[in-house]
Amino acid sequence: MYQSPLVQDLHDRGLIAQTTDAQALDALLAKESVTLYCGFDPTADSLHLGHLVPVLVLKRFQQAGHKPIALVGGATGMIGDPSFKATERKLNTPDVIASWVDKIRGQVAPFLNFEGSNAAVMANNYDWFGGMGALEFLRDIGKHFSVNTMIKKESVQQRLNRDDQGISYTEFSYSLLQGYDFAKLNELHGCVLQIGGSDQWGNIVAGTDLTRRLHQKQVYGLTLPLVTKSDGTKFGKTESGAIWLDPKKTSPYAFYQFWLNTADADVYKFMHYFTFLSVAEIKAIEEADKASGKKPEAQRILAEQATELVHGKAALAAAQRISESLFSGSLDALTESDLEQLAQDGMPGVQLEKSADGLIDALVAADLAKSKSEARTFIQSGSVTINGVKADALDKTFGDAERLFGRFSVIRRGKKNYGLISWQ
RNA sequence: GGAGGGGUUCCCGAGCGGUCAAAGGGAUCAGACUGUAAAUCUGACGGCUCUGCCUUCGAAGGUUCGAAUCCUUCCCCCUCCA
Repeated sequence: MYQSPLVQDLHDRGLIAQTTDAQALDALLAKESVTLYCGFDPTADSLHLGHLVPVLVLKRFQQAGHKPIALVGGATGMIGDPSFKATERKLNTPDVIASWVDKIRGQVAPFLNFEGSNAAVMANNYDWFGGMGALEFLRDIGKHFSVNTMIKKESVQQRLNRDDQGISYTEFSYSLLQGYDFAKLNELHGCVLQIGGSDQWGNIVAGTDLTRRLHQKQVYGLTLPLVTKSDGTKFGKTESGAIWLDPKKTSPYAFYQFWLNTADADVYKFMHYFTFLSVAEIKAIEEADKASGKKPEAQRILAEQATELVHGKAALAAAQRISESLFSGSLDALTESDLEQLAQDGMPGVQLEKSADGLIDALVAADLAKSKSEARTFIQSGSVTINGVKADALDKTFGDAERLFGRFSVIRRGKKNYGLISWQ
């Protein structure tokens, strides 16, 4: 039992991995509105599903009346966090990182409210590291860290122990930067809590220690569990790679489908992590599913909730429209304007010239096969259909019979990979 | 700087002059079964103008009829010593 309803809810959702001084933090959060932060390093041009849990937890804190700071790591992104990473990373150029910082700011912002008494704040640690000299860093920050302690951290152990990998001084210094971020945000904004994934524990503790040493202030850390799947495979990946939050990199349709395909063993856990449905509501859904003895409803609900959270109502509606058309098994029922709508809604597909009528090339063009060889394999294994009709001849071509309304062909590879061809 | 060890196809990891597009495992994909599940079974897993040809075993040269395998130089990583 916790004093703070927020902490209670986070606990019930399974969202708390570790905390520093749990009782004191609980009491503080119950007593007053606090300022907290979470950092996001620009390691790509978009956030992915793994980042969504902390983003949503920031939102949960804000809904509970606390003040969130989203820190984008313009400086730390230039160094590379070694925590639990098996290998040293290659450095990206400063201008690439700067452009990624902008994109990630834009992605985090919609989840937070920048108005009111607990308005969110956007920060960039390049603001304080960009102009810092090496001597200042070593004297004012480095002096507070013990290398003896740093090398004992589990997050760098595999880099220290493995006989074929090492760690550069650059990456080893990473936790000093993140530690200083916390101290700086405490100084600038009175920030007293840092949240992050459980892999961030070492960096967060570096921050609480440094803040105490520099400012004699007690601050707290809270980590969120790593999202894992029951079958042991990595969460948030599909054949085409990571699930991104950027709709240009992962369409709302693909995003919706990702959630729809969640395993039964994981779906209720994910609802706790990725939706704002209450613990009681989720429990009710789980019990109803168990009682029904039929296909569970949870996947659909999770997909709806998560897609709306990230992409909004309109994109959710589009994703559902596409999904229903494709998986209802009645392509014949689609009208010409339905098909136009699907193309507009972001159904994956390509435009092809009518003269390029070979099926093999079309599969490659529609990104349903990586190469012509792969396309042949798919066709020969009977996994390709055109408008719902199996196409198992290697020399199959598109004629007028395969063009709905003379303009569209829907090709499917495997059970659930679709492409819409618009003929020019 | 010195002495050793190592860089193999998405990952791990065998191969150490021809029978190697390269064992085995993992991941992935497809088929059957199903709920657009899970589990299981089967198959595929460098590319192409596909009974053959082309490209790949850190990079560039070389030896050889023939190299991932041998030699030279270079790049990178690890360990120990300084």
